[in-house]
Amino acid sequence: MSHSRIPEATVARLPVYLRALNSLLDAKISSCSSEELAASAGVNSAKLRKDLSYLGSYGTRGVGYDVEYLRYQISREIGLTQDWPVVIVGIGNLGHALANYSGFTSRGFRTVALLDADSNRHGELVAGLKIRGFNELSAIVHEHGVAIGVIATPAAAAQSVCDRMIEAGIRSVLNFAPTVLSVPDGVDVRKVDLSSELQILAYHEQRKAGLAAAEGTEESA
Amino acid sequence: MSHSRIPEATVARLPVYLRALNSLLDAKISSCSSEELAASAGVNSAKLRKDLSYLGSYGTRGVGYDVEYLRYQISREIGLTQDWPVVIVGIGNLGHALANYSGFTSRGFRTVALLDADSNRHGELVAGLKIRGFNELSAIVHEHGVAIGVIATPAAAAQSVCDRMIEAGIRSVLNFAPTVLSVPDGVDVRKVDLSSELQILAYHEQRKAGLAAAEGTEESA
DNA sequence: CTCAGTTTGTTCCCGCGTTCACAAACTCTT
DNA sequence: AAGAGTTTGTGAACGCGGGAACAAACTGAG
Ligand SMILES: NC(=O)c1ccc[n+]([C@@H]2O[C@H](COP(=O)([O-])OP(=O)(O)OC[C@H]3O[C@@H](n4cnc5c(N)ncnc54)[C@H](O)[C@@H]3O)[C@@H](O)[C@H]2O)c1
Ligand SMILES: NC(=O)c1ccc[n+]([C@@H]2O[C@H](COP(=O)([O-])OP(=O)(O)OC[C@H]3O[C@@H](n4cnc5c(N)ncnc54)[C@H](O)[C@@H]3O)[C@@H](O)[C@H]2O)c1
Repeated sequence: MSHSRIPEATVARLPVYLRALNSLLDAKISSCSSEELAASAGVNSAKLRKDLSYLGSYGTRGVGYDVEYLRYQISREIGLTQDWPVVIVGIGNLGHALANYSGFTSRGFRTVALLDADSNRHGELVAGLKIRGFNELSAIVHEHGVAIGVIATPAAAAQSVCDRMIEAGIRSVLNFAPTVLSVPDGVDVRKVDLSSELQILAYHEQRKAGLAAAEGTEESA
Repeated sequence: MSHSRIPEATVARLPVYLRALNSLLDAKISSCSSEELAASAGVNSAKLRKDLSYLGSYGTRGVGYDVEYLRYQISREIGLTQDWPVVIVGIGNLGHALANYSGFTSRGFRTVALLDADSNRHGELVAGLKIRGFNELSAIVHEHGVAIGVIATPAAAAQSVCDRMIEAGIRSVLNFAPTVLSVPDGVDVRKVDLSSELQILAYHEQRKAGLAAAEGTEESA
């Protein structure tokens, strides 16, 4: 049953489970039930059990899960037992924040280079790394075996930066620029889209307001 | 058919369509087919048409869509014809970047206040706004009618900040802290989770590497 | 050892979302 | 005006994901 293929929806939740397990470990809790872990991760317990069953049978019926052991298994499945060199391109407002983000390095990821096209920024020290020229990308990728690239440039530059990354050998891209990137097969792209998130919230907010108003008129009628 | 209820998956894509339409407008293109717009938004054209059909019949068969008109209709549906006051809490690395983010204000959202618990930061000017104390939250929310709050504090503080936001009247929260927030019914939360995104990429990257290795051994066998 | 209690792993069912495929509706040429 | 060519809007089929429910497997008490 295990190791065939994990559904995408499940993969997206594994990091959440991992965080929940880390919290439990911090609280010196060494064992937990699916119910407890699910509550901690904010999901249904049946869903949690089904998700975990894709990885294997790591629990004990009548008992629950060993926190440390489960944490290791999930880490291994995600690939966090090795560490992943990452390159960040576009060291502006957002790039600075990302470079300084400790949650980055603490969980299996290591920023190996910060690149920017603006030569005025070259040499500037951010989070212990010197900002370097974008043309060094290929060399850096090969030197460190970088597989993951982060794009934090303006939207206009994102596609071209992405193309160059793929050319250099990067196979996974995290994109913060508000553009749809087109990539060949075999390359994964995930986007973090702040404006979209806000717009989705606004849509629901407007609906809530509309409903409230409708109820108001109904009551007064 | 229109105006009943728009599926969540569709709502999440409307902002992408909106951006694609804006790009077309910038390029002085006043009309487009579902095929072109879909390509621009990176989705299947049938999906695009079905999504748009939830809003109404804004296209013309045999012709396509009027870019300006469609853009207005989507904007209206999302609620971007009004503008939304936003409060950002936690003006650290990320909060600074968000406050300086122009894409914020340019599309219907207006940052009205930056709040932080650290009194050493109070009064500091960021993107034309003074950082203020977190205890001013309630007053600011009432003064400006703020409905949307952004959390950029450390994870440990996020739930308590969220509770205070809801207490003050905020009904939609965008959370950047790596925690699961629990909120009462009627409140929407969306999270932006950088570590999760990276971990998802790492999972796929590991699988790709595993597959490549497996093929390699197969070939050599 | 047996039985009651607990909790996992899995099966089954349902609803949502995606995609295909096509009729309906429009334009343009002749 | 009619027919050829386009393109939208939608009905229907299909697959994936979520959740309830239950059997299997374990613990512990007597
Ligand atoms: N600031 C935010 O909070 C925020 C939030 C969400 C999304 N974004 C998006 O993230 C991206 C970056 O935002 P920002 O506020 O940091 O912008 P910024 O202008 O401060 O920084 C962009 C950086 O990219 C560099 N750059 C430009 N073209 C480049 C190229 N071809 N190759 C390499 N580097 C290049 C610039 O020199 C600059 O340093 C934008 O697309 C923005 O829409 C920003
Ligand atoms: N920096 C990044 O690129 C990045 C990326 C993704 C997620 N995050 C997350 O975003 C959050 C902020 O990250 P950061 O790098 O800006 O951290 P930071 O430490 O630089 O900033 C946090 C700010 O929150 C303030 N704060 C703390 N407790 C508060 C409270 N109770 N009320 C109001 N303000 C409070 C602090 O004074 C500080 O100014 C963290 O949860 C982090 O995990 C950061």
